[in-house]
Parts: sequence; structure tokens; C-alpha cells
Amino acid sequence: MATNIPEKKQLSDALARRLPAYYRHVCIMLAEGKTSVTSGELAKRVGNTSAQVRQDFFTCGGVENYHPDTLKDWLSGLLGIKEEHHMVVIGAGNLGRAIISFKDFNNEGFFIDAVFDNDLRYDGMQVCGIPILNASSLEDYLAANRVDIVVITTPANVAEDILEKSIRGGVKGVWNFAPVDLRSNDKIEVHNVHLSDSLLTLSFRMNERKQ
Amino acid sequence: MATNIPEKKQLSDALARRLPAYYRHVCIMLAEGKTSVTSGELAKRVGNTSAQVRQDFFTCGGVENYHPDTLKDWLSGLLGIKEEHHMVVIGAGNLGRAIISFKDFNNEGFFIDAVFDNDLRYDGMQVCGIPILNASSLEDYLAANRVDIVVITTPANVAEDILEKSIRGGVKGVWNFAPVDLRSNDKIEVHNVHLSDSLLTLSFRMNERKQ
DNA sequence: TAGATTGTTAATCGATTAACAATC
DNA sequence: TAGATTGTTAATCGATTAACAATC
Repeated sequence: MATNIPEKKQLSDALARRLPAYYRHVCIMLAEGKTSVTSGELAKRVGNTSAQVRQDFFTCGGVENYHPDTLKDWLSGLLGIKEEHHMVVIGAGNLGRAIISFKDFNNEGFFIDAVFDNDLRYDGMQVCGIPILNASSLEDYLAANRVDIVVITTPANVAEDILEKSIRGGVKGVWNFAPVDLRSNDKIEVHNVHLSDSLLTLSFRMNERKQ
Repeated sequence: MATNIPEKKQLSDALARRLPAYYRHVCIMLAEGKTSVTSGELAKRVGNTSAQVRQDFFTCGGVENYHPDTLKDWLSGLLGIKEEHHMVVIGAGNLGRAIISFKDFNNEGFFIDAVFDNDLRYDGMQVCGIPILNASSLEDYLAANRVDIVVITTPANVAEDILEKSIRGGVKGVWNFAPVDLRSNDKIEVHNVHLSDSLLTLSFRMNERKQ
């Protein structure tokens, strides 16, 4: 089906993964008091080439100048962190708590407002000042509160169910740590983080060296 | 400098990240009692095409047949998980504990033998049955014990120091969760996992949709 | 046997690198 | 001004897809 609205194809995964690194290093340089940045300097820090930095910035529409403040502001816009993001975490286990305790997120406007767990013993307790609610109340909560991102740190078997509830609740993004490959669709953006896959990739590279 | 040993170039990152997913899904199919696998079926599960599965397997040297046992065995070899991996975790915070409590690792031969933390109050305590040792004893520990992989869950400022100690201690791999980009070198393979970068990538994709 | 699936080569597509005139 | 750096186009390189004879 042809349409005349020219589907702007989304940027490549490789680039999407480099952008946060650019942002992180620009912030560091800003904190170091640097008053100017070059594509070469930034490239060296992220482990890149200056040509790629310039090409990436060009692909993303270009930035006015290379003052660290300008760059930070421009990257913030690209990354969508000029607006606040309200999050809830599903699962109050160690990983859920680890994510809640990453206080860094707040600086970029990510707020964790609640944690859900199906273990009744947690009822009424808090993690880092954030209330633990019962998992059965998730749908009501989503209906009553603004939630942009749901973080799934549950076992695999309930992840799909939470994805569906998230979609119905109008959530726009899922950050999934359960070991299942949830798929993005037109309603929701999903980002899977498979920690054990990550360890296996490391193991693969280590093994590769031995050959 | 020309050499006649034909440097076998390492496999692409994209492929290195797909291999664990193949392995995971083959294990699932095995658990489901499937007695045969096709490139098409596997592709559907990992979100791929059958052509890519076949090309990937070809690139990795090819597998004898598509029985799930054969595939699992072959992928295990590629991923280097036929041998045991002994690990230590640096940092007994929430993330360190989350990793220790991933009991799945054991099934693939990853053993966490100790946790190190510089907080003296932890001395003598245990996490999931694993002793917490003082960070100052890391070098001695590495000298006296076999450690294949060091997991860094510390703040950024000590990560580089731990990398150096790991190299001196003969460690072959580092799985780094500190928000610094540690670099692999000829002594050690480093795999950086930047959780906050991952969240920013999700945020970027969510923002991209709004345009 | 016929239909489906694989292994492998070739074609396509996209991402990275190189180049260089324009700008700082 | 001269040297360095950028923005942008073109060239290269590598990864994905397509194709199809050989095999199951």
C-alpha cells in the first residue's frame, strides 16, 4: 500500500546506542569545565572516530555548535529527556531494587513512582522511599496515574501479561529485564535487556580468543 | 607489518549478540520436547529471518544437524560454556546482589565464588551463601584462586583500578556495570553494560515516535 | 517420490570511512 | 593569516537478503 507521506525510516540501532554515550561524555566534559568540544575529542572518549561523530550528528539533523552546553541540550532533545518520565518497577527483588536505587536517573528526569510485587508480605513496605504495591493493583494504578515507562524485573512467565496491561494502561515504553523477547508494536516501544545473554556474549568473545 | 598468519577477524558484534538468543531459544525448544528445529522456526522465535539464521550458522562454521541437542551442544561450544567459569563480584550493593541471585547462571557453568566490598561493616557477612570479602583482599584472592571473570558493580571512580588489578591477577574477562567505558586489550576482554545508556536508548526510540 | 529445508554463492542494502571545500 | 575543524558528498566496506542447487 503506497502512501505519499514519506515514512521517515528510524535511525539505525548502532546509532541509537551511540547517542547515550555521546550524551554521557558531553556531560562529563561539561563537569570537567571544558568550554569546547571537538568531534575528535568526543570520538576518542567514546571509542570512535571523528568522522563517525560528525556523520552521526549530521544524520541526526546537525547541531548548531560544539559548545558542551549546546551539545548537551541538543542531545537531550534527541534523547527525549527534556520531558519528565514517570516509571513504575514491576518486581521488588534485587534487580528491581537495584534499578530503584540508581539515583542517577533522577538527574535526567526519570522518576520511579511505585514498585509492584505479588508477594503479599511486601504490602505496605517501601524501597528507598518508594511504596511497594500489590501486583493486583497495577491496572488500577495505570488507569489513575501517568506512567510513561514500565520496568519489568519479574520472572519470564508473567512478562507478557504485564506488557499487555501496560499497553491497555496507555504506557508508551517497556524496559524489560525478564528473559523473554517482548516485541515492540505500534502501541508501545520495548527495549529488552538480557543480562544473561550479555554474559554469554562476553564468554563468547573470551572463547574466541582461545582459538 | 605483513604477517603470513591470516588474522582470523573476529565475528561481528551483531552476530555475537544473536548467538546467545539462538542458544536461549534452542534450550526452550528442547525443554518443550521439540525433536527438531528448522531455521525458520528458530528465526521466528528470535525475531529474525531463516536466511540470517543459516548465514549465521554458516559463518560460525556450520552445524552437523538441526536436532535441538546437537544445536545446543554446538552453540555451547561456540559460546565457551562447556568449561566452567569462576567469577567474583565487586560491590555488594543491590546490583551486585541481583547478579549473585541470578541462579540461572549456574546452569551454564558460571559460578560466583566471592563478593568484594570496601564497606567494612559487611565483613564476615554472606549474600546468598557467598562470602563478602574486603575489597583490600582482592589482589591476594586473585593470586590464590582461579577467577575467569570479574563483575564490576562499583561506582565509576574505582572501575579502572579494578580492571588493572584483574589484569595483573590473570583474569580473562570483565563484565562491567560501572558507568565508564572500560576498553578491552590483548590481556583481557571487557564487556560494558551501561544500564542508564540502555534506558536512554529506550527514551530515544519513544521520542522518535512522537516526531 | 515430492516438498521442504539446508548450505553456499551472489546481489543488495546500509553503515562506516575517506575526502575535501567551506568555515571557524 | 594559517591551521584546525566542520558539514557534506562520495567511496568503501561489511552485513543482510535473495537465490537456488544439493540434500534431507
